[in-house]
Amino acid sequence: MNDVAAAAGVALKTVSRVVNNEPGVNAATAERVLAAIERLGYRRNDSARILRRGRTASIGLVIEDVADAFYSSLSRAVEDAALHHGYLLFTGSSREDSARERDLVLAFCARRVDGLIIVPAGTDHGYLKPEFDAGIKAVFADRPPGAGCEADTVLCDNAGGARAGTAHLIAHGHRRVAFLGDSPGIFTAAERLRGYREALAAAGLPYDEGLVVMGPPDPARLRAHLTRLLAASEPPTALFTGNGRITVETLRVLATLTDAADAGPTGGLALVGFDDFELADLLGVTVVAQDPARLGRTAADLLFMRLAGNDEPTSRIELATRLVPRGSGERPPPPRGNRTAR
Amino acid sequence: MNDVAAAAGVALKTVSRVVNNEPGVNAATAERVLAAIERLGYRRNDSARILRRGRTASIGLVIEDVADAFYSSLSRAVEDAALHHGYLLFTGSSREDSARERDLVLAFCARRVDGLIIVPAGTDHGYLKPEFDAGIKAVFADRPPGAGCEADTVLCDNAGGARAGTAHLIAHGHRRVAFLGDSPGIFTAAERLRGYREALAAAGLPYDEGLVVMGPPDPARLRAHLTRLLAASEPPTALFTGNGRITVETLRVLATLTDAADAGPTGGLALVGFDDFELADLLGVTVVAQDPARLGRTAADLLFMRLAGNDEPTSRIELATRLVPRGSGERPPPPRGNRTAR
DNA sequence: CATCCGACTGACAACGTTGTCTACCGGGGT
DNA sequence: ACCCCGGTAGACAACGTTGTCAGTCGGATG
Repeated sequence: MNDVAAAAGVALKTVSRVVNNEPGVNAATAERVLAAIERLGYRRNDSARILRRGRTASIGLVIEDVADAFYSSLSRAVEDAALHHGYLLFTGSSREDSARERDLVLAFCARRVDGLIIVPAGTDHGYLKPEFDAGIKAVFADRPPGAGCEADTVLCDNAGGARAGTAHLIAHGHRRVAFLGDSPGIFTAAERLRGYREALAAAGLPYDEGLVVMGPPDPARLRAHLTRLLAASEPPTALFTGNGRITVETLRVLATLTDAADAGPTGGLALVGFDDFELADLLGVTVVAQDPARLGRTAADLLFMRLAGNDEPTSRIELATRLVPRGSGERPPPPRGNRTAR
Repeated sequence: MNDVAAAAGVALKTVSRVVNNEPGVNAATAERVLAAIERLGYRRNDSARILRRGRTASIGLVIEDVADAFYSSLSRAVEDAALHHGYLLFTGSSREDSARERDLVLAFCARRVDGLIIVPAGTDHGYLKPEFDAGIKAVFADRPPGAGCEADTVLCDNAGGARAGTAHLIAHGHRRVAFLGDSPGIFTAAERLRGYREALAAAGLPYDEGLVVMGPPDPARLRAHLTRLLAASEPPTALFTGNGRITVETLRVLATLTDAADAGPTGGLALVGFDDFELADLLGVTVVAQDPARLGRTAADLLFMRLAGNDEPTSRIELATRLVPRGSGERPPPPRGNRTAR
């Protein structure tokens, strides 16, 4: 900027005014300055600008994994909102690691982002205290913050969705419905399990721990568990899968586990999955759909409201889910006599 | 930092030394400083640090759309590399809009990122000249930069992959293979079309413009084109689809267009798609697979080499593709007599 | 002619760091 | 007694902006 000023024969401040389109600069002078800028290939240094102004016009987004369809669609929605407000976006994946979540958040804060959208991996957010004191705004998405951390939160109705999905299977005659969920330490997984249990209870069915599998969606693990489940003396006639990854991996396992002659990709078993996924329509898989884009949009809206100065008490929004019947969830159990024939 | 210095009764510089783990600070003094930092909830301001030091330890990534599986997996690979080198990552989606690409890149540059990885939407990268002069390093991924812009580039062997995929169909007896590609202005789309033509030529088959459809993967558009193609007097017996989105949409259209009784999700037509996609295995769709993660990793490696000071002449890397047969591409054409029976 | 006004321009400090250079202090070698 | 040295600490400038305030100048006003 100094060089530009020298080249144009004006003061530093005048260049600043031109660069920022501030009024009060003679058209001819501005012209000269612009020419100098062009000639020298000058670009404003936003680091200095940020330092001086105190606002960065950027926000940070911490998710679990960009490569996952759910989060990438959430990201896209946040990015759209950021673009719309003229903000730049930092992104980072926590890999379900709370230390990494913290490191990312603190790195973003050190860059003085104005706000954060966090899909928390950990359950302790005490480390955010100094940041909040410093005026940083944060919105939690998909999962709530740890105890003692007051912040806006946007969730899906996980329990409600799982309840509806399980009830759907029960309504189609199933009495032994297995639940395949992610690690119970994950908020959404625990909530969905809760919904599943509520649906069983509401139907007067017993909760059978033998029908419940919780853990990361590792193909080998899932295969072992499914094999065991289906070989049991009283195998489940229906599956409720707790997230998109698990649903997909389950479909894969079922495809190799059951005879190709079996009808449909679920090999005769009824199945409802939490999370919609690409091509579920073609495969005829009934799902409880969340709307990740809406989740991201809502979180971003909330954040930009805060950034605009709104300081109402924090809110906790729960977005509804939607049951999408596509065939796999409407399949009745096999006739009684066949029950153990597998 | 000033406050911390005052609170600890030391000079500014001493706090700086403690914060940066510089040697030459008495353990007791450091202790006092750390206590003050803790007490005041102090966090270093990276904007100021960046301004002073000149290096930002951050890179910018411009892709086409984070929500697309191909790019989100590329993103993830870049993010991993950035993490590994201790860099932060700015991300932005260009939406296939060259103006937006430029704005994003320039915004990142204004933030003084050290390097850029760009999936270009436009074909003119003259705007990068001043940035290059200022020392910013850039690597182009998936598509090359516009003419006159010298920079490292990592591509897939688009033409080779399309040639192999088309040849595969021809080898299985098809003589009328339709090509459904993205807009011809997109480098990868054009290259794939070229590969398709080369395969036809190599097999001595004529190039029939009536069998080629180029344009954005809009469901309605695709449906119209497919309907037209299949209703022709000499309809294609096989399809080559030019990217993941198009493959998926084509499958959808075929599912509704053909009788459910028809074998397989492609309704009797043979199909090979460019790009692998989730569940292609279950659907039995033969694809020419790219490896987006490897693309991202390679681009990042190249960039970090440059950032480390390597200034060899720029390189252009082409990654091989891999044909993955899964059934849809190995289906022979219907017997001659049936040709127009559809 | 003195005065004032508005349009334009510039000088200067400040944002929060870090690099450089200098200062102090106590101990060991000459 | 002198010097030097390593270990420690601080003063100060600089990074590139922008906000504040003060200045200049030509013309309109009283």
